[in-house]
Amino acid sequence: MLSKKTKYGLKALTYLASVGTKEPVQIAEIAKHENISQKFLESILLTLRRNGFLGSKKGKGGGYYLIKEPNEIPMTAVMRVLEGPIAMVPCVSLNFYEKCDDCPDEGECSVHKLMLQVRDSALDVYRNNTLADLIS
Amino acid sequence: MLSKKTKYGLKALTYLASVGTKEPVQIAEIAKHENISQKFLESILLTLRRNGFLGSKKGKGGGYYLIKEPNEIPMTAVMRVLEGPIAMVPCVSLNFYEKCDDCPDEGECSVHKLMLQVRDSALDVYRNNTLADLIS
DNA sequence: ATAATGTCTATCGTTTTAGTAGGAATTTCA
DNA sequence: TGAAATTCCTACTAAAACGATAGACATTAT
Repeated sequence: MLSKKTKYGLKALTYLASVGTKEPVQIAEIAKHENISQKFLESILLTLRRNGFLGSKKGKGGGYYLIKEPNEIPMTAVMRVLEGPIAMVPCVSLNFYEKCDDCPDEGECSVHKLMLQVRDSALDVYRNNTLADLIS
Repeated sequence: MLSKKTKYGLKALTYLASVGTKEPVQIAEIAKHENISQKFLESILLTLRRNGFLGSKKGKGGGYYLIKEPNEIPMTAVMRVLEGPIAMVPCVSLNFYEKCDDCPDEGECSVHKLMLQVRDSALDVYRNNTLADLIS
């Protein structure tokens, strides 16, 4: 399941992209427009800013804005920051690899075999979508 | 992330398929071979039996066995029973559809748009793999 | 100065996960 | 017929993750 964090983060990014301008948009406006708890959204936008997707401005007239063009923001990057690994099992993760405790040999593991295919197919989708593609 | 339940269930099914025979295999043997907590595996095999994947026999010489041929067991079915919906969001699920609380219009939702593609790509993988394909 | 904003840390209730415990029921076989 | 081996079933639990919420602080525009 996709976490609410990721879901809300994607919606917020899409909203910012659809607004189009480089003017800061306030958290409250985003939260209201997307029916999201404002406080929760706050923390999500914060991590998006810390990870280089958003810029922010404090004080009156402040808010968040996209730092790059929507078509320069691939979903792979967004998903990894918000949701974590794209792979469903650490042993097939490109960016978060970990060996399984059980499983003496990955080459013989049926789960590994299957999840490798799933990862690649998901990766394919995320690599072929930027934020720009999500705007309807 | 794939749950341990699904992971262990897949491994157990694969083991049963690789053994090949229709003779019952004991939980203890599967657990030992796959490095799985026996008690936990018990409950997993139970749900696999209740969902028509396995047969069982009690008492001495008892155990679990595959009811169908491995190439007649598609991964879609296994995943849905063990892991639940294949979709990452209920609003794009074929078998477990639910409308989102937020989100007035699915057609306009960026998350919906993206997750639909992810679901289809995953579905593609699961539909093209049966238990027989997982045996190395 | 003051009001409007984002920043940060801490906390909290609920749900899910990954088991564990213990016994009942069934079957085999000596 | 009885003992041993096995699955079946229910209930419980500890830990982690999730989805927030609260409140004080920092910065900026006017």
